[in-house]
Amino acid sequence: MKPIEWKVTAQDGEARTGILRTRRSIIETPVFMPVGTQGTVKGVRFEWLENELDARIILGNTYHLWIRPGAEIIRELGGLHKFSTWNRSLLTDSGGFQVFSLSDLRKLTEEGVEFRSHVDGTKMFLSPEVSMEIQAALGSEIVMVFDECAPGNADIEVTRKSLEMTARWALRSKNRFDELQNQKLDTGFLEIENLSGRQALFGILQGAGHLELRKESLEKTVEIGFDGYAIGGLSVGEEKSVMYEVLEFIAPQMPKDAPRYLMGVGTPEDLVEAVYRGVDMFDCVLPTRNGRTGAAFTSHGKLNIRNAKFAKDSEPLDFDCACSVCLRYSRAYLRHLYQTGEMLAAILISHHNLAFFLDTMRKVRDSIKLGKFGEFRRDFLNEMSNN
RNA sequence: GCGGCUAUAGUUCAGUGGUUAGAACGUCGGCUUGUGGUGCCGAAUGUCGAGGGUUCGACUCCCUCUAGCCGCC
Repeated sequence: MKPIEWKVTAQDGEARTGILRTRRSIIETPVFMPVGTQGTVKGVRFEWLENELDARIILGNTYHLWIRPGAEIIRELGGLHKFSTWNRSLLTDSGGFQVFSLSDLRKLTEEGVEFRSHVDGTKMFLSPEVSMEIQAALGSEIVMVFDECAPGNADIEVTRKSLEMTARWALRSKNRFDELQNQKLDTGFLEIENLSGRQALFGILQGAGHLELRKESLEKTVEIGFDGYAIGGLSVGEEKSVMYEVLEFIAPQMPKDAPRYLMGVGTPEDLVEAVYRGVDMFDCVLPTRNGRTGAAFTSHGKLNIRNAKFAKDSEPLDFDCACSVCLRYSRAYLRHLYQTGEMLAAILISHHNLAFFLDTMRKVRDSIKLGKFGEFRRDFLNEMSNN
């Protein structure tokens, strides 16, 4: 039996909608997964994620949770679900991206990465094996292989080396992952009908903007065999057109019977454009990070609540949004909260942004089911660029 | 009433007899894509309290006035 079940229910061009079943929740795709790096989606209570927002899966991060509170503490407390009380699905990032984003604090070798903790400077070592062990302790539904993410503008030789190491690390990840599953060290194991109850493991494609390397990375990754396939190394400094070009080239060649996950992307426009090219899963910090700094995503484009023009504006953030923030609070009030440094500003704007992202994905799915995704995409992009 | 101190950006304050007077905070605007964002980048704003004098040149030195603060009768 498999750890996850994935069924496409409708297709429109390359865009697909489907049902992903994990041991903990049923997820309709295309799906946006809110990011909960430290075991919390910043500023958003689980009650809201479960009820109003109805998020079926969120992210957790190996690197950050390993540093604090530590994998052993979480294992002792029964895993990340039990520790945090989030009972729906979790996808955990492997720490590979932190190798890239914290690169001034690292030393990279074939064996793995030596870091200094950004919290207290302690020397730490992360490798495919260690990452799998931590993710088993966290007990997430979807585990990511430990990869290396090259800069978006890396030249072909650097990218090739990075991709080859990622492929070797992918195999090591899979081997250690299988051992851990067999040793029953996954804290999230669940007896469930028609599924193995185990964790799923996703491979990651690299290759930056080089199409031939993307193809090579795909072949190497599929050869190992995973439950799902992610596209990594995009939106990391390259031109936006490069991202679309890579997606258009690689997504349709990826296995059709497994979910395709575009890591770390993106803006609402990016999500729609990636679905159009065949992507099923997304995660991004934008709704919560931007929410914390006063930037709201709306169906009529982006809006910065700090702007003086909102000081007397009694309209909601987005008058076409039915979220609980838009039903109740005005731009003027939200601006006041932001300007006075009240934490509620970040909470409310993050909430709205997540509502907007999740609602957009709902509309994307509906339009694919109706065979009207092309129309939706045109109208959506047009409306977003109005402002 | 007498003596002293102070007066410079919205605020708190630096500053020098010599090009376009600075900082911090605030204000205004931008950035943020597998979360080091309580961050990062940029911009605007001054009759240097008022009036007079000395000087080639005064925000700076001198005089008068005004306002505030402190002390003494």
